[in-house]
Amino acid sequence: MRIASFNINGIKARLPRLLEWLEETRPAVACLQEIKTQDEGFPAAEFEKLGYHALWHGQKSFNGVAILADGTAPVEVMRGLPGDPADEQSRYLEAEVFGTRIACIYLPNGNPQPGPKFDYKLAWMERLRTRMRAIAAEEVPAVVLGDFNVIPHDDDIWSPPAMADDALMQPESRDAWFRLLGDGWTDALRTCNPQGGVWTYWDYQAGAWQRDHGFRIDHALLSPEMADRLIACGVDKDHRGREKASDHAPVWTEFRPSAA
DNA sequence: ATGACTGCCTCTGGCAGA
Repeated sequence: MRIASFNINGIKARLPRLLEWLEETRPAVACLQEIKTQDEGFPAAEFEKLGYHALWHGQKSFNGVAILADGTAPVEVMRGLPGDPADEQSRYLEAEVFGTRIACIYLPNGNPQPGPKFDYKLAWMERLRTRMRAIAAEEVPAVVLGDFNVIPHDDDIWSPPAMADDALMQPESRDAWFRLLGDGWTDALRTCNPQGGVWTYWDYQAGAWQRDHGFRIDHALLSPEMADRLIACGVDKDHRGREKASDHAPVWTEFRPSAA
């Protein structure tokens, strides 16, 4: 069973590329971030044509997340991250799919730092930790995946000094990330590539793609049972090099069936 | 180097992204 994540940077602009990716890689579950559309504009019919059923949590212009499932309807568990009633940004969607709890997240960028956007990021990460601890307490097989906007290690970026002052790799951002791991979640891509050097994002600017100036910010965190069932994972890097590509590449994880 | 590119909604320029 393949579970994938793709920050598509605008579902309207990216639809042909997105449909192409689904057809080529056919994930059982696909989590999307930055759909950048209101709920009414979500092209559900296009996914139905390919056999995918969807849940989505949109917002005008910015943010927005969705969960697609191959041949079955994801059952909604939660829409929006708890812990701040004033937070109206669409960054969290949780569902039950194929006997697995799936949380699709678009974690705040946090730039510039320091400042209110960075404070929002750190507060969001603590709220996420609270929610993930609740999921863990349910002891269900679970995958929390999406754009975390955190570069966890120095070998997760082509040049640490290039982004030293960026919110994505501040000690506070990394500390919050490692607190999640400390609660028993496994960084799937790190497990598959412990040596680092794997990127999921390349900026549109300054020839970053051509120079391979990338970094890793799209992640999949696995509950203990899902970590045991992990077979392989990777990045669909070639999709970043296509016409009208997103600035992120899709990431994917592959699991053996449950023993139960 | 106050840069670079892209998407969105549109006060077609300003904001956001990372």
